Amino acid sequence: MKSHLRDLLTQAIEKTAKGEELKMTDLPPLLLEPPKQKEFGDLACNVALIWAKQQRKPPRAIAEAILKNLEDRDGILARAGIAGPGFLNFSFSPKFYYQRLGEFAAGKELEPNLGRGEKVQVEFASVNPTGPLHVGHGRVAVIGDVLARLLGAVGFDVEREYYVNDAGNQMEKLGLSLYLRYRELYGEKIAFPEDGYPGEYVKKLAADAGRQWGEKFLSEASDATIAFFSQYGGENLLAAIRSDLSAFGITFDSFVSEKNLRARGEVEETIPLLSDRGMLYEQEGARWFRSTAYGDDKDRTVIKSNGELTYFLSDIAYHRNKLERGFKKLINVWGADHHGYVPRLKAALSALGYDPQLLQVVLVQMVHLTRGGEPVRMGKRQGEFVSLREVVDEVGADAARFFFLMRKSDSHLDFDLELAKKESSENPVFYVQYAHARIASIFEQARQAGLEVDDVIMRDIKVECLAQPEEIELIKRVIQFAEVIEESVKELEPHRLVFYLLELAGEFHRYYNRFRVISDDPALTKARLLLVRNVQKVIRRGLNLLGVTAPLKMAARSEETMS
RNA sequence: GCGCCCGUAGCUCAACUGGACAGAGCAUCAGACUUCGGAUCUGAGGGUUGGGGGUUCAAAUCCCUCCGGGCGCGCCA
Repeated sequence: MKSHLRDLLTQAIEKTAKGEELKMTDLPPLLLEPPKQKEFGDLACNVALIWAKQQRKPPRAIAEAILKNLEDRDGILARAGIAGPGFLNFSFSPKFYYQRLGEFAAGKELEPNLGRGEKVQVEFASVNPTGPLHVGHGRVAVIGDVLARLLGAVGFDVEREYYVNDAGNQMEKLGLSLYLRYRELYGEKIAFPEDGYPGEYVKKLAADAGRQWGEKFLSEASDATIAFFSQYGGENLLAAIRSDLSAFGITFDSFVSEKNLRARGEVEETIPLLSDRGMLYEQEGARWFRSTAYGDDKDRTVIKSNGELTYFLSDIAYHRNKLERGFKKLINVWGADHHGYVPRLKAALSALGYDPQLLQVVLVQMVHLTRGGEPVRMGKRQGEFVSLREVVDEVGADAARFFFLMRKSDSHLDFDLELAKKESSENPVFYVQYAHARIASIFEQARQAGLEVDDVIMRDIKVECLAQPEEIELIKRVIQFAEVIEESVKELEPHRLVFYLLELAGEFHRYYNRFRVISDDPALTKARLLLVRNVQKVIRRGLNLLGVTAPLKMAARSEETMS
């Protein structure tokens, strides 16, 4: 939509520049956007206002000159005018919309090709395998998942990766916690450490270990035993995490283990790389990375005075490893509580000679669970968060995903469990799914009336029959899909797609209530079937990109879907 | 104390990154099918965009300041 007008306008501006001897070089990129008020048309452009300042001419005069030079040979515009301080306002002709709808119906790609096969990586979830996923992790995971889906849809070669922190102190603490619970099984009174993992799942795992190995480890309280329990716990918990995610529709292309990274020596390799560039120094027996040289608040330790490597060093090595694999873009999806971590990692990339812009970090704020408006208490002290699994079991994967995506990621999310379960118009996910199912139902009706609905997409459709303003609006909304996807990807903001789908569904429901698709007029019926078929197509595609099912029937959580 | 994020209708949030009279949903009130699914639709009320200053043709958006909320600031992970 924008691109068609942009071409016309660019030509007009070039011509104007020649005629008026204005300097093209000062011209900012053309901004076209739908005005808030409908009276101003479909798209507005502020170029005259911006240009005016640099050229020291009145904006309206410039706007007039541009308009005079506008040649709409194909008649795509119905109206072009000047308003207010010098905005150029444009409305497309119905003919233009009919053509776009025709392209759509003929199977034109729904998404623009922005990626052109470029390799990008999305790393997300990456939760330490020291416990089950909670709701906050679920939001991070879904946002990462949908970003990956969106990037793939616009032609990037996407890899989805999970980084497993399976080395270091936390794993040791897990191992120790498990081992202590294990000894407890056999009647021993233990003093559970303050910084251990207190969750019930630890006891459960310990009990499993007891069943499997009996008293074997009771007499062997060695480091090797702790290490064994660490590994045992880590593997089991990672498996549980993967199974929770998979029940939530989320899978990965690769898992990168920190332990392996260390074993391969990649972590230590980064030390000379940094020190050769003068980015490391010694202080009080430890080695520090000069991250302040690249804007971080303070320098960061990479090797502790006891010789242990920090997680930060592993992370540097890991991100170097990513870039060496040839990704042109790295996207990390993190909980917002890690935001302080971004500058040091970018600093490290800079220090290694990479462009820090290659890395984009999407921060995801936390989730407040409520039930009918009342907050759901989470006893953080007992280490008992509400798990992702519980939420998905209660409200279903579709609703949970949709709700997690309904807000901009850097704002807090209120998630009401009661609302998510409701099967009514209050529940946004049902509202959108219902629009899809309703269209399916129209086609079922048409089929029963003996109409050849399978051919409706291609043959002998008089789109000009769609003369109602509501129909033009609906076409407009449908073809806007590509732009919404583009914005969602560019800004890495999947919530834009969610809002779009809600609007499209709303527009369809209103249309449905006002007009009958199937009528006595065969030509009109066909044209309207074509229109709603394409509404349905876009809704289905949009829901799929969100990982939400598009049901053909809404009856009692139907499993029936179109893929 | 320092840094980052947030503050928009009673509630939950949008606003295409500086554009024209700030928009939705929920809630409230009043309405709509003997025909395609009422899980829907129509209408009404509701705002000094936390306060104050500034930048400019134009500010919810950018800058300063204050208020309020969240998070982060370790040789933790």
